[in-house]
Amino acid sequence: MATEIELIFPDGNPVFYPAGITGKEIAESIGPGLAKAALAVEINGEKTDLDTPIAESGDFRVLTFDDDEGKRIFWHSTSHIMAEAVRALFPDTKIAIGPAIDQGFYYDFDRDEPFTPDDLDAIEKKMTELIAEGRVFERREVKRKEAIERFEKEGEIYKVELIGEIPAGEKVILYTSGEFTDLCRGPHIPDASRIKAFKLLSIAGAYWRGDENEKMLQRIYGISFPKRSMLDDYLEKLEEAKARDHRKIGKELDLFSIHEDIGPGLVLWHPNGAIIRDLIEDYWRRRHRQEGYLPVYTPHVGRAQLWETSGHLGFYTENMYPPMEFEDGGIYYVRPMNCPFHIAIYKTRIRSYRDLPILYSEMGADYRYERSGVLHGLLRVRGFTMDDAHIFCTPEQILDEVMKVYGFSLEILRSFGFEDFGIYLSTKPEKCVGEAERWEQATDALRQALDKMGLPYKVDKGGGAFYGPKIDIKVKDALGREWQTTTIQFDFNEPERFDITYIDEDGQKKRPYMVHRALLGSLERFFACLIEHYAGNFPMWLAPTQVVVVPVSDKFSDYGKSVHKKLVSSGIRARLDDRPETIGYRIREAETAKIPYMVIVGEREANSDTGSLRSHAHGDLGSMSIEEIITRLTDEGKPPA
RNA sequence: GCCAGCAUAGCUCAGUCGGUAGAGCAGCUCACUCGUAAUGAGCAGGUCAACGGUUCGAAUCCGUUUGCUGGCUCCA
Repeated sequence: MATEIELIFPDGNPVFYPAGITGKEIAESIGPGLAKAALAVEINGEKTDLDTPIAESGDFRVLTFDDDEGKRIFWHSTSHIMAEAVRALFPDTKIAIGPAIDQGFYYDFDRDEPFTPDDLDAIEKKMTELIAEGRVFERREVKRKEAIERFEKEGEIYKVELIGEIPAGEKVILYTSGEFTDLCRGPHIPDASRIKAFKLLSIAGAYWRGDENEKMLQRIYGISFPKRSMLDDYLEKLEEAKARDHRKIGKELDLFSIHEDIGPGLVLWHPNGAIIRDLIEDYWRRRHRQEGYLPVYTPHVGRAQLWETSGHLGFYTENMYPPMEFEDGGIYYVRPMNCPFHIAIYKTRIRSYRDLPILYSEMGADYRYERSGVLHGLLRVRGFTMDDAHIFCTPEQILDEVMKVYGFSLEILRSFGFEDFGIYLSTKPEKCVGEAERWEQATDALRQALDKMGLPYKVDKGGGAFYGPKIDIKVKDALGREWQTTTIQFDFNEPERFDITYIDEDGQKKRPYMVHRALLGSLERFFACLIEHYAGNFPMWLAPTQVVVVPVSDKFSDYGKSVHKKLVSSGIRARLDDRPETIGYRIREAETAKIPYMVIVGEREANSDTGSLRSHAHGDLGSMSIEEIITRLTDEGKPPA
């Protein structure tokens, strides 16, 4: 065994250490600041505890709370402390799993009595005590049998189940902190006193193993930090996020509403929301025409037979509204998707390879019977409009078509100000239709498109639909939750079921590729994302009202009217507010309505044919001629090219 | 659908121990005619989500239903 190891630090510099040195000692050798911040180390991509002797050479780094991995270790350790506190207070509780998540941690418990908010306070208090008492995390490798016996004795049936699933070659590791021992791969922070601030945030139900046939457990969510101020900042950010919530802003800016007596998940677009929607649709239609898409319009209902053929009645009934039956026996369903109708148009004549690709697009209203617990503002509804299109093409064309549609999608999302995407490639699941060769070719096309654009993406192995692989793009809402907007999905199911074909060069009938794609996803969901993204401060090209003309008093109402008329006839979405309220009141109201501009007119302006421009973002911009204001607002109000 | 919490005026929210409903904003009326984020006064506004139960008496306690919120599962 080597007596010396060579560690390559993140800056690329190699440093030699005696073999068996611990991460803690290395951190100390670098500096007291790092030693204090160090939580764990990573050697050749393997994370270990600070006090584990290091025997091998390789890439090395110290993990602190500044690293994502460091955060996860920190939060995971906090979840152990929480579990110990829960077991101390409620000894009849069984423990399941307690991982770190993107923002904090949770632990799942099995207990007959539900946890109450008061219980959370008690648990927090207990955790504080445990941390004050001093808790270190001790790692121990044990024999599988020993671990099973231990947890069986304690009645920890979930742990026993988990151990049973650890692959034969893998070590079984237990971590003990205080009175609490848990099955855990680790690593952990050296000492719980690092946890300077934490908060338990919510209680929720969660199925064991995420399977709704399994028992529902109680999940407690929490977050923790190495500094008190970080928790305060986090909680403040949470409050700010709530202020961006599209449901709140939707009400404040009079954009939309949803009514119990109309139906859950059914959206009314008020004028302010509908103006924005119109502008989105205008832009969308223009760009789609430019990209070679052909518009179609299709009905919102269709015969049962159609849905039988498409397969929806087989695999999608749970999400469909119940059938409508006529006296003559005709049965119709409201559509959950548009595809069968687009296919029907494709099938109205024999298609040649020369006709392909064919791109049919439609803002198609769809209705899906979503389970009651999943509805969520505009983000998850029962009636929505998909910005749908179907691409029919030859095998030779798919790569090109996928590249185009992926690039198109990024362009559209970016033009609405989105830059931070979660991109996912979902590949072939176990149960699926379609030939292996087609799956391969399609997945390959998707992967090539993704690679070519160079944006990072995650592969969801086996996560594709049973009918084809797909690319999904998700954007985050105010609370950091990801919502799918763009989806680009291959379909090997419906072309088969509807037997769609084209005649190739060789005169043979062949099966075209079919791709479903929505770029915005649904207008409802996209609108929600847009509201939260801009926090209601829509850019000029989308603002329902772009400018309000505010005469200082009644005396200048006539001049205000003439300015308003000029703005409107220049195509600017202007409003006049000459109500007999104080000037301060009317300015404040326009500000809270997040209207991008005001033109304030009084004696000075009336005498010089000018207006005083005030911006929502920058305040008073001073007086300028009406022509200048029109030019300025028109330029800024142009939709994306 | 499942777990937990919540539901009072158009909005945001008070309402103690069960004793019969309250504020601010918004709305309406009047006065004020105003220079860059709230002028003042007055008026009106409620089957306390719905239904059932306990009680002399229920916004308040209990049950059911509906809706919403946070999760789970599912998904645009």
